[in-house]
Amino acid sequence: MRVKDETKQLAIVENTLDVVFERGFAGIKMADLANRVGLSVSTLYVYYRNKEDLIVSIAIGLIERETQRSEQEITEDLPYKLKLKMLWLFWINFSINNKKEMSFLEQLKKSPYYEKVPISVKETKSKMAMNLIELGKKEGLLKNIDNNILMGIIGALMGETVKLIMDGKLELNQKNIDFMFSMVWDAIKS
Amino acid sequence: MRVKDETKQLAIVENTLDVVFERGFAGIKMADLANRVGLSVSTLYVYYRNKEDLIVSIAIGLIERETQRSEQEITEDLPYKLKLKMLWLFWINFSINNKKEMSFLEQLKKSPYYEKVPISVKETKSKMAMNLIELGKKEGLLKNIDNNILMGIIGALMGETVKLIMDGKLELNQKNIDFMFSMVWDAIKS
DNA sequence: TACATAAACGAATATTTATTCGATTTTAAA
DNA sequence: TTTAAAATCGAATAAATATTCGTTTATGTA
Repeated sequence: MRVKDETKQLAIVENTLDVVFERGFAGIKMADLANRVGLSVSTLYVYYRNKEDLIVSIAIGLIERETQRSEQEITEDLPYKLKLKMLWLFWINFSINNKKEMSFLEQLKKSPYYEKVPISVKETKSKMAMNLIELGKKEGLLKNIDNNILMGIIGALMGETVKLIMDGKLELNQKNIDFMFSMVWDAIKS
Repeated sequence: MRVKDETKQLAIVENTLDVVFERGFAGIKMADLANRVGLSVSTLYVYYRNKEDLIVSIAIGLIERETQRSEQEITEDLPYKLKLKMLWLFWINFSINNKKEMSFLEQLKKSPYYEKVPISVKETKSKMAMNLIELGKKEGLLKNIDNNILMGIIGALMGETVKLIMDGKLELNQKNIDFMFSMVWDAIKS
């Protein structure tokens, strides 16, 4: 019995991410995708039942992998500020190394396919960061304001840091990371 | 001679923005759009040569209007910090009042249509904010770092503020605006 | 090696979506 | 009114795109 080629499976995902990164969801075309991967169109349908299945499967895979990754991060015993900085740094690196995946998930939310993703999967948000924020507030280290706001500020500045780095406007080095994080810390510390 | 109905023209734009806001560019369908507006499909083609023309025309219109708006803002003689705050506030209000337009332009960049927008139009970026930043640095009020970074920080926190307000996580009032702006100011002041 | 099973393929078909066409209606102006 | 230009429409066509089908090929297992 012949077996499914794992390489091709990955290539399909990879190429879908490429397309979405470059041209958005409006750019996904089954035939084009098969071409890129070097498969005939009909073979593509061996791997995925249809276009919706393709997109939704990839989405689910990414969401699950993403949450898994962040959960296994940092439980070391460090001073609070440092712990937060490590998580922040981890996410910056993760975002840079997975920019296409991030972009896919972001655009997914604005596509007609988002509603096809099971709610149970959507809810698998990174609770970790939330827990860390909660802890910071309990210890009186963070401003006593709504978690969403704190989370938002951190996320926004993180996203911008990533963008600056990727656009070549900011070099990824210790000094700059320290600088950007100090900005975050000043903004949220009590 | 019969004259083109201005109302319908606007309705087409309005409905396109709605669709993109809800389902992204992948959701724009000529027939569906005509339905929403209450036109027959063929009439839609009287207003726009084809789908690309529709999208690109709307994009150009929005970009031009957007830059025009921000240029006519605030030239009053105020202390620097206050001037910046006014511009910041103006943009927050603008973003909230024009969320669909903003969303359209944001998604446009990731769509296959972006490359069809004339470069001359794309370049019409809000130079105003940049000028203000430049001035702040000259007067020694802002950190002496790359303009893009300063601009990025302001933009990121502004975007997040808008998001928090729109998601109902942050109320739009004097106190909160002051709070968020102080955060921005602390981050960029020298 | 032979067999069974699933991958792989090319070509055909189905479906969705964009676009055009010819006829009809509306309306501003003569 | 009359008329001419242009909006409007329904229906047809064209084009793009997704999906299926029948057959062939590859490959694990007996």
